[in-house]
Amino acid sequence: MARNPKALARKLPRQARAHATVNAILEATVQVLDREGLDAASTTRIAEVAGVSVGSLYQYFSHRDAILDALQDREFERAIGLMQAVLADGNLTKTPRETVTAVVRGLARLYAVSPGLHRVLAIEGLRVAKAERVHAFDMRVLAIIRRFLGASRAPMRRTNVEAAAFVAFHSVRATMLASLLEHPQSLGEVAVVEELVDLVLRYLVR
Amino acid sequence: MARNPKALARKLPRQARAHATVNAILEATVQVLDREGLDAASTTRIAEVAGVSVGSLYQYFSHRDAILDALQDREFERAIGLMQAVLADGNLTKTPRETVTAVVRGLARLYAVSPGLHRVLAIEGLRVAKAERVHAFDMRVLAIIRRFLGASRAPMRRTNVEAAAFVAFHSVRATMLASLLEHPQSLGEVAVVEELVDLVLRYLVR
Amino acid sequence: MARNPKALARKLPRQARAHATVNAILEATVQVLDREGLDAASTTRIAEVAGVSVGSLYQYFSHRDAILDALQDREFERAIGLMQAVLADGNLTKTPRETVTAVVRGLARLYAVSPGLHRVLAIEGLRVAKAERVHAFDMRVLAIIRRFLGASRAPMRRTNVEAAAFVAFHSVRATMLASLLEHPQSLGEVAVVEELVDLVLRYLVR
Amino acid sequence: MARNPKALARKLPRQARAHATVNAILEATVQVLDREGLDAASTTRIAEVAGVSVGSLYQYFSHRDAILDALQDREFERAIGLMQAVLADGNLTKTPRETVTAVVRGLARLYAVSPGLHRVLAIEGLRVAKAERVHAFDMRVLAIIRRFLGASRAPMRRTNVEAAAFVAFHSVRATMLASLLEHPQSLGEVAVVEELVDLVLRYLVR
DNA sequence: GATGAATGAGCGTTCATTCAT
DNA sequence: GATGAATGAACGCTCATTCAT
Repeated sequence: MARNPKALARKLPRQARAHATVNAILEATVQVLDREGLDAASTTRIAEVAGVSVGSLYQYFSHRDAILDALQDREFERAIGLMQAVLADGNLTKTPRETVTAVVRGLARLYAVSPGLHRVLAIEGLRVAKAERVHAFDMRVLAIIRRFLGASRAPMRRTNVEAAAFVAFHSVRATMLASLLEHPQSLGEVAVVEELVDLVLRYLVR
Repeated sequence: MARNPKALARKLPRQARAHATVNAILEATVQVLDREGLDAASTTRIAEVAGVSVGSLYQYFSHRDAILDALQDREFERAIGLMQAVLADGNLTKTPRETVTAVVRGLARLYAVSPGLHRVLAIEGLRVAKAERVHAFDMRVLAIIRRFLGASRAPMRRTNVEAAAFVAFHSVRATMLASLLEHPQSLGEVAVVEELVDLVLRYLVR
Repeated sequence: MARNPKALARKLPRQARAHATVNAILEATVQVLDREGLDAASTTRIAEVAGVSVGSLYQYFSHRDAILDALQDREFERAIGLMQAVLADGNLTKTPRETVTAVVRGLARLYAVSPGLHRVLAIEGLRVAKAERVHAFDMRVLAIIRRFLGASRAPMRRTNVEAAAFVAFHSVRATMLASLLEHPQSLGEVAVVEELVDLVLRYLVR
Repeated sequence: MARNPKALARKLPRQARAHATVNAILEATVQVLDREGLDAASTTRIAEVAGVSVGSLYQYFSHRDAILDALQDREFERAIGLMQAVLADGNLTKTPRETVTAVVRGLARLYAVSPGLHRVLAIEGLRVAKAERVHAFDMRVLAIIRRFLGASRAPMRRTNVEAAAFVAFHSVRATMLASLLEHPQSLGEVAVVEELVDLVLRYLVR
């Protein structure tokens, strides 16, 4: 049984080799999740693909879920980074359409790299035990959106800014993921961005 | 080995007691899923909560997943029934706002009964092995929506009706589920309906 | 748990209907064993094929093995009957070849009716728990053979009559069963009888 | 699901400890089969007797039957090795009696080590699912015998050499096994060899 | 008597985790 | 540090047997 259930890293990878091992494990996990699904991502399989022993795996991750958590964090940070870059104060001079398009397109690119991975991360996010993690992420994203909406000079239609951020964010994320996983004929990667931009703009802006 | 691997029901319950057992199993599963999540829903736990032996469970369901499938089917049929009732041709005299409100509110009520269950059904849908089941459901829902949009006399804003149905459906479902699971302070059950109705109306109608 | 583990019949079938049920169960078992093998012969399957409920099955047989035992007894009695008829004192006027041929051919016919059944009975016979039953049968057969050999006027080659009976009996039975189960090209049902008759005659008689 | 359903060894034991574990499992299985029979040879029981965990068992054997198969192969190879050694071409200078005695005595020694094991292997051979394995073994043995009979200069009595090999082999094997399992008073280990040698010689040679 | 729904011990198997080497 | 053999709790599932109806 894990003694430090919440500890993500058992040891800080201070050396180059250690860092390389951690990376190999993470990339192996991405590969396995994307190609073979969550059930196939056993510690044995991950270690095998990473070219590492199970023992080494546990040197850097206290338990299996810690690997998924690390991966989730990585993708979360990428998404946060993307939004911070686009919704920064300096971008207030851009038109709302330009800004929203940049965010939605960025998200589309992020997901398209390995949709199988994001499917699994979404599954993970829906598990009871992981709700808090996802909730924390959502909070950060929503804060960024709220901050931008508050600073924007565009004529805002919504009065409940917090609610608006919540609705816009979840609508975009879910529809994007669904279109990548089900890839309906009528909705290619370009079209889905256009539709979502319009959805969000008409909802938010007068 | 299972001889009818895809068969949901192993045996039709002919006696009253048998029917009660099947119900107990399904309700126990709903309860476990809703409160403890998918991982906790082992055959042992379900049987325990149902006050029944594992053997009885297998008398009516050929394998564990068959229970989840039955539950999924039940919820799917409820959702489909709801949408068919509201989006039937006779309702074309209602205003768009009335119609959309009815659908969104109906969905809210459906999900609110046991949001944890719907979280799991969503998880199941995201698993590779179950993708087809959910896809088939989505297709049915989308067809109902498309048909209604095509028949409606309201001034439609979208040209790609299929895409519009896809975007509207996924936006509403995901946001609704997220709000029930994360229940953010700013977005109560009434507010989320209002916001989603507005989101959809402004997206679809001129 | 069975309370009378050794009891074969739980109740004497005194009525015609009861007798018919017992027969139906036995014939169903023969059919299942012959066509589907021992593993398929569950009490449920037997009851199903017999057109009877499991409950009824336990009315007449205290436990599953009791059915197999009854079947084994039936075949044993047939074999014993066959040998008694052929090796009776009156047959001492026949030539040794005539007598041995009659025995071997009779055995071949017995086995050929449902070789799948005899495969299972042989399996059953080799199980530790059943060794005694088969041993008892063997003893009876050997006694019949020994008695005949002792009474025969043919010029006997063996001095150890008991050993001779043992060797002859096991050689014939095993080879016969093997030929029916493996049915080698070079050894049809007629040829195997001829070969075995010659084997036994040259071994026993001068 | 097993990915190599027919593979006997799941992993080649590279370390000394691993080799010891594999041996412990095989010897434990021999012991359990010999003393308690096939039904008692559950994975739990085998692991227990081997002083090993069930998990270890599955590290080296993909499924329970693979253990029995490995054991069967081992015995099969021993028997084949024995016969090849005795019936090799160089031995044509020996008298027929010397040769047959060597084979029968060798088989007797092989079986006498753990007759219970050979009883089970015989059972396995009679099961439908395993028939092919035993058939393949029989073919190899028969080929060796046929080859020897064909090369022998002794005055052969049989015309159908293939049938003769079949009859001789099964007669010897079954009688030997029966005598070891039932150990009749009149037929000690020495006597059974003498009787069988005589049986075979009179059947085959003029 | 007959029924068949219910039982639950036991099976084969998996896999996250540990620790001697 | 790295290794991978060993662990064992837990899972899904089966089936001989019982007993309320």
